[in-house]
Amino acid sequence: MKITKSLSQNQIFSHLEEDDFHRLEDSARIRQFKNGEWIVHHGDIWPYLFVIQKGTVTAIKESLEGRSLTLMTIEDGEMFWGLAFFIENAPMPAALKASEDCELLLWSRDDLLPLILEDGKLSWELACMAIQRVQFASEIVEKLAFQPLTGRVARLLLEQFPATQNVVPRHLTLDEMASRVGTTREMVCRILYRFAEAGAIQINRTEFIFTDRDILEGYTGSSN
Amino acid sequence: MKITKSLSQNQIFSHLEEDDFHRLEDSARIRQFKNGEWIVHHGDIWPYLFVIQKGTVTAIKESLEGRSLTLMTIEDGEMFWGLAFFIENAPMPAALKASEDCELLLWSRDDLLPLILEDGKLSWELACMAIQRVQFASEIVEKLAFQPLTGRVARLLLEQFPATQNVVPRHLTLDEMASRVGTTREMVCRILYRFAEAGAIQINRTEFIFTDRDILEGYTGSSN
DNA sequence: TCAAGTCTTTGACTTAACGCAAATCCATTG
DNA sequence: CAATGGATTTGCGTTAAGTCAAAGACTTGA
Repeated sequence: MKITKSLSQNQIFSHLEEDDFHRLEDSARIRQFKNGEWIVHHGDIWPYLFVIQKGTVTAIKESLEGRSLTLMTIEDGEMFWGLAFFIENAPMPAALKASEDCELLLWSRDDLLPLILEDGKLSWELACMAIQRVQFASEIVEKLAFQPLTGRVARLLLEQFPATQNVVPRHLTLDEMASRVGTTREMVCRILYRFAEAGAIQINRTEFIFTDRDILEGYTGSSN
Repeated sequence: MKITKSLSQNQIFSHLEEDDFHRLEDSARIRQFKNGEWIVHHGDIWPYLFVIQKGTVTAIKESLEGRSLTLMTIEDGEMFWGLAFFIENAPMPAALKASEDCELLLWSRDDLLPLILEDGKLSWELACMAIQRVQFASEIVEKLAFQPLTGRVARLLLEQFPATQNVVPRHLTLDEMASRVGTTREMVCRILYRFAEAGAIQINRTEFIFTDRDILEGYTGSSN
């Protein structure tokens, strides 16, 4: 059975007895989303927990003026949830959007809660999972509060384009990059050309050529 | 017994049987901290969970250059923890500091984990608690990313100085206010005087006089 | 009461970030 | 092959934010 596989990989469920495992499978629903489709909107009350079977989901915050900030991307096999899964009537603090064609395996709070309450280990694992998100959120705060924009862009480049490859296609548009560092496309463009002047990268319309990653690391503020 | 009281108030423990409750009490340690004393530093590995018996604790992030950002204040009766309580070897993403003379009731991971694992309800409550912090972190991100400084200061004023009282002593220094909104004391000072010019408040060295809260709310960006 | 230290306030100046508009480039479609 | 539309690039002006330095105001302890 397909489901079983991706579930048992997930560390949260790994200790379940065969019995509970079947309960889990039975209460799951499968939903498909097309690339670019919204899964939930900011502010919705959405009491679900899900595992991504296929595809990628991004969590996005949007301001009233239309600027957006991409908080995280959730990949194949990973788990995520709506706040309302844990806290009744808590609205989504960010929207979720399919950034590839996706297949999600999801459970409602009502379906899963009984299973969780009777299994201390399971809810403990859940708590740990949740805490990891706190850690993650904390990093975002740190970057926004302390790292100047230039540093955030430098870091983005280093993270997005693996060190194994010096000539890489630009798989993110300026808008996408801007959204990840919380600014505008023009700013990103300028900063990229500043990096180019500094000799860190070469730019053309479709590729980046990394010539000196150390310079980029210099801009990130050296802490990691 | 003093401990019992503040524990049973805490919603997490409220459902415990008398038995487990005693186990809880027995494994608790009490520690005192003086005003201004550090409880843990950023980066420490600190596998504890605590409830504040008395006093106030603030969670603070600091940048390498010495700027600081006050994330939250934890009050009398509230609960908090080090990341390492949940995730082995996870370092503190922020430092904790006593901002009054404090008395903490704390448990180590090792002491508490058995109790948690065998009680699904308890660990579920923990997970919910943790999730609330996510929600909180998310708000901070939103403010930092989207709200201009002026809005953050306006919001701080509204939150810190209750609407019941129009003449209030300035119980936060400029540095403290600056730390809460992620900027410098000079900036806060200027923004305050801008509010004064706009007719929202009157300022003197020791007090604020709120003359028009609506103006402040205007700066806030209206979402709440 | 003087001195030291801590806060607050202000001025002058610098830099970072943003917004708008126009130019340019490229891929795709009709 | 022209036309259209999305994406990138650039110039230019403006505002927000921050730094440095210095002057007051108040507090406290010796």
